[in-house]
Amino acid sequence: MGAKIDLRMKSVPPSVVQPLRTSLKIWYDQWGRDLPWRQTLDPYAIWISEIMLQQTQVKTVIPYYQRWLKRFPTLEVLAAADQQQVLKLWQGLGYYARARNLHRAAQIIVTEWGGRFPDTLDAVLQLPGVGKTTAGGILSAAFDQPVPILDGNVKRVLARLTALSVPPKRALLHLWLVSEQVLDPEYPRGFNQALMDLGATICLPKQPSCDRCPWSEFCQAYLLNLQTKLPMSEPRSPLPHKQIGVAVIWNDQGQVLIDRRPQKGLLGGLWEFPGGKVEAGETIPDCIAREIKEELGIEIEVGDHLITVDHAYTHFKVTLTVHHCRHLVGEPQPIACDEVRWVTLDDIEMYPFPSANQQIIDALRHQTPQ
DNA sequence: CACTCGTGGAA
DNA sequence: TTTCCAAGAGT
Repeated sequence: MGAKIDLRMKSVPPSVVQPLRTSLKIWYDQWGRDLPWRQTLDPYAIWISEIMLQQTQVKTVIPYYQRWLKRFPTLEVLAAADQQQVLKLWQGLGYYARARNLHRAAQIIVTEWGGRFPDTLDAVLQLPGVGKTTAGGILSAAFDQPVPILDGNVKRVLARLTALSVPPKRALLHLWLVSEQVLDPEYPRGFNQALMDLGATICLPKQPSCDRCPWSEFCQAYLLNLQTKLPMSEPRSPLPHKQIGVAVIWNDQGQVLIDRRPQKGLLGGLWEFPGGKVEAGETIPDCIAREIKEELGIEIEVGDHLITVDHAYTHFKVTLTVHHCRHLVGEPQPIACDEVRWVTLDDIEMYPFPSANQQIIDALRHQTPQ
C-alpha cells in the first residue's frame, strides 16, 4: 500500500551522462535551429522570447517577437509604455497575463534594478511571469549559467530517455533532477537550446524520428520500442459549451459600445462587445437585453442578427450569437467591467480585442453600419 | 495541488 | 473534422 514507483531506477546512469552531452553537442552544431532570439545576448530580448514561447509554437511567436522589439526596443521603453499598447501588440497571441506581467516586470526592473536585467536565479524568479523553466531559459541563454529547464519538449525527451512509466505531471521532481543531471556545466547555453531543439524537431509527440536522434542508443523508450507510447498522457474530460448573447449597440452618432474586461481573469484588460451567458429557456434577444441592463444599466432594442462565432478556449467552448442593437435610454455604467466607451469603427482598431471579438469587428466592416 | 488562463499549427 | 498540444505560470 502506498508504495511509490521507485524513480531512482529511471535515472540516467552516471556513465551515460558524458556521452549524452557529447553526442547532443555534435548533433546541435549541425542541426540546431537558427532562431531570431539566438542572434542576441541581450537579456531583455531573450526574456521577451521566453515569455512569448510559453505554450506557444515558435512559428507563431516569430512575427510577434519582431514587432515587439521594433515597438519596445528596450526595457525602459516597455516600462514607460501604456498597458493598452502592450496588449494591442500581444493581441492574438493569447494568455494575456503574460503581456500584463511583462509590462509590470519591466517597471520592477527599472525601479528595483536600475534598468539592468537581474542575473541571479532568485532575482529572476521574483519577476512576475517568470517560473523555473523561463528562469533557466533566460539565465542559460543570456548569461550562460548552468540552470536546468523543463518545458514541454524537455519533459517529452527525458520521459522517453528514462522510459518514465507515469505521466510527466506525476514525476516533475524526477524530471527536474534528470534535467539538472544531464545539463552540461561546460556548455549550458548550447545544451539547453539543443535539448529543446531535439524535442521540437526529432523527439516529436507523434512519430519521433529516432533514426536521426543522437540519443537513440541511450534512449530507454527506443530500446524498449515504446517511443510512440511515451510519454504517458492522462485522459481529458470533455469541454463544457456555453451559449453567449452578444450586443453591438449603436448610438445616434454611429458609434458602438465596447467595454474593458477586469484585469484579473479571462482576457483581462482586453476590450469586448458586451453580453453574457444564455440562461435555461431564454431566447438570445432576451438574454442580450437582460445582460446589457444588468452589466451596463441601460435599455436597448435588440435588432438583426449579425454573426455567430464559435470559439474554443482551453477549458470550454463558446458560441457567440451577435445581434445589432439600438441604444434607447440610460448612460452606460461600468458595473461588471473596468470601463465602457463609445467608439467609431475607425477608432476601434486602436483597442486590443480577443480573437473571437475580432471576428465580430471584421463582420461589421463588411456590412453597412446601422 | 487542481484549476485557470488563448490561440493556432499540425496530424 | 476533431484532437492534441505548444520554450508554463499564478493561484
